Amino acid sequence: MKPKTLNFFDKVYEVARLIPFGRVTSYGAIANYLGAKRSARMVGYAMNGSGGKDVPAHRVVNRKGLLTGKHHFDGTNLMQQLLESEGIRVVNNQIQDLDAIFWDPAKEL
DNA sequence: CTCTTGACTGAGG
DNA sequence: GCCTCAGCCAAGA
Repeated sequence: MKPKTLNFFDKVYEVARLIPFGRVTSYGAIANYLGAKRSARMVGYAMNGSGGKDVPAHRVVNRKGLLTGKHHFDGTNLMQQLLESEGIRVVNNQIQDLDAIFWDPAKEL
């Protein structure tokens, strides 16, 4: 085997699947866990390939808790619906009580 | 190899 | 608190 290109992406998918139910994390947190704190954008970029996978991308938001990636979902409010379905309160595309439900892989793991 | 794009983040005004 | 600018890194053309 020679995994070369999917190294970074694969790790992102892995960590994303580890996000507990009812919790959320930020791109930077995942990037930091991967050892590339400055590659937060790559995490989001990797999420483009999350379509069709078991990756709960809706649990991944930016550090402000804003649903920046909602436009990448099928519907306009699909991402919010999924989050609310897990007991997460979302108002104006922004997660409420972010500090309470924030999940940091670098700390939790 | 060079240039562009991007689901980000932090610093400054 | 809000807006703008710059930095960072990887993948695709």
